[in-house]
Amino acid sequence: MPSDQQSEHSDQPVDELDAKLLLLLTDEPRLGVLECSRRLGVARGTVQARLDRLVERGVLTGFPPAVDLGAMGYGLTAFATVEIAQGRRAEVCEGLAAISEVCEVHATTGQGDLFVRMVARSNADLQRVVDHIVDVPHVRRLSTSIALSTPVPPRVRPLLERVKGRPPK
Amino acid sequence: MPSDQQSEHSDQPVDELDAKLLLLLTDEPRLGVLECSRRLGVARGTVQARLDRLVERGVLTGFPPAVDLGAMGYGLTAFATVEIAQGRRAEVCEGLAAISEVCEVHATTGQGDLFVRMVARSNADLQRVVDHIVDVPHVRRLSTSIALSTPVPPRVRPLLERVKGRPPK
DNA sequence: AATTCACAGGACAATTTGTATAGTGATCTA
DNA sequence: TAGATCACTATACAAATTGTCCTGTGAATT
Repeated sequence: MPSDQQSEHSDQPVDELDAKLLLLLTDEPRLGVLECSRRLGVARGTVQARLDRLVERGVLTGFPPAVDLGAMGYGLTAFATVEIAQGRRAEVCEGLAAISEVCEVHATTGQGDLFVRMVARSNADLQRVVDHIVDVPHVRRLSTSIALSTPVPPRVRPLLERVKGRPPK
Repeated sequence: MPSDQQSEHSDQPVDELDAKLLLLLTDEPRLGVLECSRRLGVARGTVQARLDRLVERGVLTGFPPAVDLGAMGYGLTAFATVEIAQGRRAEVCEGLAAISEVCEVHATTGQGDLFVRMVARSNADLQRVVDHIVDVPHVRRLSTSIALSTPVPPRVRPLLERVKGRPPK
């Protein structure tokens, strides 16, 4: 028997209405609860309840402002694979986190390596950032590659759209 | 009374007040214009104008709902480096975009390769997704690694915070 | 010196939100 | 099978917020 669960059966974390709501908000995030209810053809209370539950379940974590770093002057995005000294991940991550231009770090399988996404204002600036990373203690090797384009920008949409296809009985 | 005085160089896409506003919204994205103006100690019209200008300049692109894929059942995140046949990038990207689990694709320097971020429900599911990718025409080689943890989740904060420090050098 | 800008501060109507309450059908439970 | 729940519709109302428009004041630009 699995661990704790309030209603382990039927309930998938997100049903079709939830998905529709999330898709609607994806397209027009500033919509209010009332407007959402109108668009979805349900009562306002329902939308309110759904939203609350999505937040409760941790599915919807918020509505952070999407800032275009390019428009802010950081026109370059680069990825780096970082090889580090065994057992020093925490320290290295701390060092990386201290670098403003480091926008994301993942620990990945492979050889206990880290994967880093960073931005820079120019090639020269990227050089500086890379040097900064290399200077982080316990960083052994750094392999950088620059993003030339982003054919598929970060998205969740398809996953949400697929929920629609679920047996709405 | 202390008024603003550093707007002479309209070159900077984001000034300190803009950054503060974005940071505030980063922390509490559902705040309304009025509440923002109170927190920042400026007039409501100012906040409204700033927000409009940020959108105009393309810095603020919206407030998309942040969906936690983990909470939705996609507990696995993986990255893949994809080697493709010369000159087939567009086709391959199209094929990748058609896979729901593919959440992001970048074309990178290196060897005209692609970098892919994807999610899956389980290891078995990941296998399926990977197979799917390999099946995309013109995909030559695929090197996958799983994200074990995310020491630094996607962030913009440090870059915004730095704006506060006035024209650096 | 004149003009333009960004911002503070205020005013007003229309809309939205926060919160309740009642009614209905479907599902779960003892 | 008779309750008890649960999710949703439909309403209601006060309080708060939004969309606009205006005035006045410094500071920067011309």
